[in-house]
Amino acid sequence: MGIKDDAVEVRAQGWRTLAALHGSIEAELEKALQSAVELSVVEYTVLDALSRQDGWHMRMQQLARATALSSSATTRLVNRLEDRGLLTRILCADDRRGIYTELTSAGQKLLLEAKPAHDETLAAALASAELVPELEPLVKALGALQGV
Amino acid sequence: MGIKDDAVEVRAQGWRTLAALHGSIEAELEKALQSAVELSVVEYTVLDALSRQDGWHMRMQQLARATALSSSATTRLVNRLEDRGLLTRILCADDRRGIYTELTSAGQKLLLEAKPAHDETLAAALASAELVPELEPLVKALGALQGV
DNA sequence: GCCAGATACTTGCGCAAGCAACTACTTTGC
DNA sequence: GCAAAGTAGTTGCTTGCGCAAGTATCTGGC
Repeated sequence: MGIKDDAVEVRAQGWRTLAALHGSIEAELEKALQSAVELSVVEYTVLDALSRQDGWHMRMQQLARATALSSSATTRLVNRLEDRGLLTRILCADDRRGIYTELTSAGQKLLLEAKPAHDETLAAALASAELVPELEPLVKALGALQGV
Repeated sequence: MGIKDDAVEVRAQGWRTLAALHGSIEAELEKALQSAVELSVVEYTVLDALSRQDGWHMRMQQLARATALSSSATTRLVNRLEDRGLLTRILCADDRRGIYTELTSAGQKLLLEAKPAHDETLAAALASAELVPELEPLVKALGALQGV
């Protein structure tokens, strides 16, 4: 095996590690958010993204990118949250194709309620991942990223 | 904000970064594998995991863990691959509840065909992620993990 | 001004996922 | 040795996803 081949193998190994860590964290968050506030991980992601947005509104496309979802999935995701009264659609005045979504006060309230559960579960998931030998270095590396 | 609160925010930011990187790599692999050999990412993961296994066989449960899938999803995933002749089910002699899955030669062949596309796409996905400011540090960190 | 092509979102459809219930087998306790 | 509890895998059902096609709106060439 030459140096080049090693690089390929290192990348593949890194990807498997990344996927494994992502999968285990997501599964734990899913369970915790579901039982605490009946939200899926992507639903939480939407509420959280909106709350961290100036003016608390985003267009569908931005939301699609933030959640790594297709635009059709985003439509239905927003439908679900709108039906529960957690956000509202607002037509763009300047570009009438566009639609802004905005958190309602119920949405803000639910997010506040969900956040502690989310953060605790995330901490616990990272801690338990750190005990798995294959995952431990990546967890350490993740913690070392400066949070902007 | 105290030190404790910062740690929470750093973890949340790290998780968002991890999820974003995972999502973008997975999407690119999905497209590439689909067009090259009509495999999804998890299907490739199964074939790859089997090929890296001594004796080339694994039990359903192991497979479920390796793919982060439920056991019912694993059943149907193995069905799909079996229907395409890429692997076979073999009853365990020692524990008759268990079922081994094993790559067929067609499965090995397809995997060999898929691997270059997979590896190139992975390299390209990492390279392009490295150009995104938020993702760049994590990509660097991933490359620095020693591959066992 | 107006038509062609691009962009933003929605809808119809098929597919793969999870949960819960089921069957089959093994292990434990007495 | 046998009943109870546990484990391995499959099946029925519901849900959410992506793709492709559809509608509405904007933009650029002439």
